[in-house]
Formats: sequence, structure tokens, C-alpha cells
Amino acid sequence: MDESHRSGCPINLTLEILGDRWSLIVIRDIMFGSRRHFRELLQNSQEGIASNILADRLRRLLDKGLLTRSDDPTHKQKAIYSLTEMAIDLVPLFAHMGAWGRKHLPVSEELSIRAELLEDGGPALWEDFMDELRAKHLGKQLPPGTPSVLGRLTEAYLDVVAAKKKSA
Amino acid sequence: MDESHRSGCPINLTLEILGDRWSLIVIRDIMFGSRRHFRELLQNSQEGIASNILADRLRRLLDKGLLTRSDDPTHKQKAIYSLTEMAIDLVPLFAHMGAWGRKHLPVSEELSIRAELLEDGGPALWEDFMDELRAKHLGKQLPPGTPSVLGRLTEAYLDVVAAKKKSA
DNA sequence: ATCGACCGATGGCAAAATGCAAGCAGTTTT
DNA sequence: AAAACTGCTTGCATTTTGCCATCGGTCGAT
Repeated sequence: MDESHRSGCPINLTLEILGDRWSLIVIRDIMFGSRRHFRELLQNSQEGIASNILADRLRRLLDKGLLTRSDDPTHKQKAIYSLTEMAIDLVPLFAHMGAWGRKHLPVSEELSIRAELLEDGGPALWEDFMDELRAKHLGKQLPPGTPSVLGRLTEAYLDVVAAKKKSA
Repeated sequence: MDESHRSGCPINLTLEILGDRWSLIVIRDIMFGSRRHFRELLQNSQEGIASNILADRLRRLLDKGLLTRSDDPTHKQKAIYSLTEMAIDLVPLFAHMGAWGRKHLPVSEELSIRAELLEDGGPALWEDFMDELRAKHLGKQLPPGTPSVLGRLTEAYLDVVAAKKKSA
């Protein structure tokens, strides 16, 4: 469990866990795409992750404490992956990464609308979203009638997709 | 120059550039460690980067527009690596990564004091630091008498190191 | 002018990670 | 009984990483 580290620098230790091409993609899909099962993560992957890589990353993220795995009561073979507080704490990081990508890289419009909303919403919105994730993944209670941040993000995304389709 | 991308998602595109174990380490050392030459990056590396990996990452970061390379007038073989605005824009990301690492990972005290100060300083301090980096790497003017953020971070770091040494 | 230290890298090679396609045993649906 | 779906695993080729030695050129001191 306790491997040797290259250094005790916070940046380095973070990179030792998240510094590869797939780990954050997997967490992103669970977090923003609400994918909770292996097949969902595999088949709906925008980037086309391979099944062995996905299996490996899920295992590593479980091991590092970013995910938990539980049985799906509706299907004996289904596993449900959930985010831990550690992973939910990555929301601000995702927001900043999205903002940086939008500013400096050739992002596509429909895939960056959510990043834009998250960026514009700022820390207050991030907190709301994190509470929503805690409710969904950790079973925490949410005040009744709370509007869904993810719902808003998804709605905006679908609007852009629909608009693009129409104009095409 | 223009490679094919896995997707146009901002998170993904960011990972395609920074999603490995070394790229952000190199930028960190240039940014916070004021290392501007190949040898400095190689020999003062906390994590022990190999020379071929360093050469490769510098090349890639130049190619992607995060660094620039210029000749050192004092030595015909010396190269000076500078951050671009694109890289300076990563300061908030570093701040968040540092904060996340400090919260969730077994960081060492002396290597995380700077992350702590950066975190506590918040966006206002980050902006000051970014202006300082623009002065150092892009030749921008800074109001005279501006106190150095990096100086403060380094001082705090050295204090902790000295205190540790004394207690040991 | 000559020597040793220093400069930014390269090259060879083994080990590890990645990527792709096929397949597996068990479960559920039709 | 058949087909579709479940979370993976296996085999294999390619790519990346990591370690170590080394290179041709430059510099300062003697």
C-alpha cells in the first residue's frame, strides 16, 4: 500500500496519483457524466478508453481512496463506483483545468459549455455542485428543493448540441 | 504540429499536454524554483528527473507553447528557458493542486509550506505572483518597490528547513 | 595552449505502460 | 433456449520510461 515517493512535495504527490492521461478522465466521467458502471464508462467514453486501462485505473483509484465500489442490488454482477470526498474535492481543480483549456486550447464548443458555466459560477457554484455530489455519492442529505447544478450544466450542453444539429 | 486529439473536451485537451508525471514538475521548478537552465533543472531536481526525459519534456513544452528558449549572452552553450503567459496561467492550478495534496496526501512539512502560503493568499496573491512571473519571464515592468511573493515563499521555506535542522 | 569543469543534450538498452482485439464465466432478459 | 449484458482478463505489439554512459563544443584558470 505504502509505496516509496519521489518527494513529499504536494504537487509531486498529486501527480503521482493523477499524473497520467486517464485517471482524471475516469473521474470526470463519473463526476460530470454520472457514469457509475464499468460498461457505461467504457462505452460512453468520448476518448475511447480501453477496457484493460479502465480496469487498471478503477483499481488504482479505489486503492488510492478516490473511489469506492459497491454491489448493485438490481444485478448480481453490476458494480457501482462512487466518488469519495477526496475525489469530490477535485471539483475546483477541474474548474481551473477547464478554464485553462478553454483559454489556451482548441476546445469544441459543445464540450466546453459546461466548463464555461462552471468557471463563471465560481467557488460558490463549485460548493453547490460538491454538495450535490456528496448527496449522490456519499448519501448525504440535501435541503429539499435544491436546484441541480449538474442538471443545469447538462441542459446547457444539450442545448448547444441541439443548436449545432439544427444549424448543420 | 497539429496532432489528432482524443476529444475537444477542455479537461481532455489539458491532460493531453500536462497529463504525465513530469511536465508539471518541470514547470513547477522553473516557476517556483527559478531554474532557468537545463543543468539546474536536472541537478536540483527533488524527484530526480532523467536527462533524456527532461530534454523531451522541454522540447514538448516548447512545442506546445508553454515555454520559450533563448540564448544566454554570457555563455554560448547556455539556454534560458522562460515561461509563457500560457504557463503563467497555471498558477491557480498549482495552488489548487498543492491544496489538494496537502489535504489528502502525506506531504512533507518543508515542501508544503509554500503551497500553504499560496493557498492562504488566495486569488489576490496568485495575481501578484503571476505579475512577478511576467516581469521575470516576459520582461514586463513591475511597479518599483513591489514586494516579491516568491521571496516570501522561499523565505518561509528556508525558515522551516532551518527549524527542522535545529530540532534534529 | 592546455586542462578540467561545465554546457545542453543523445544513444543504448531493459523494464514498464499503453493500446487493441478477442474472449470469459456468470446473470439477466427475451 | 437463445441472446444480450455484466465486469472484467489475456495475449501481443507498440510506445514510453528510466538508468547510465557519453558526446562535441565552450569556458575559466593556469
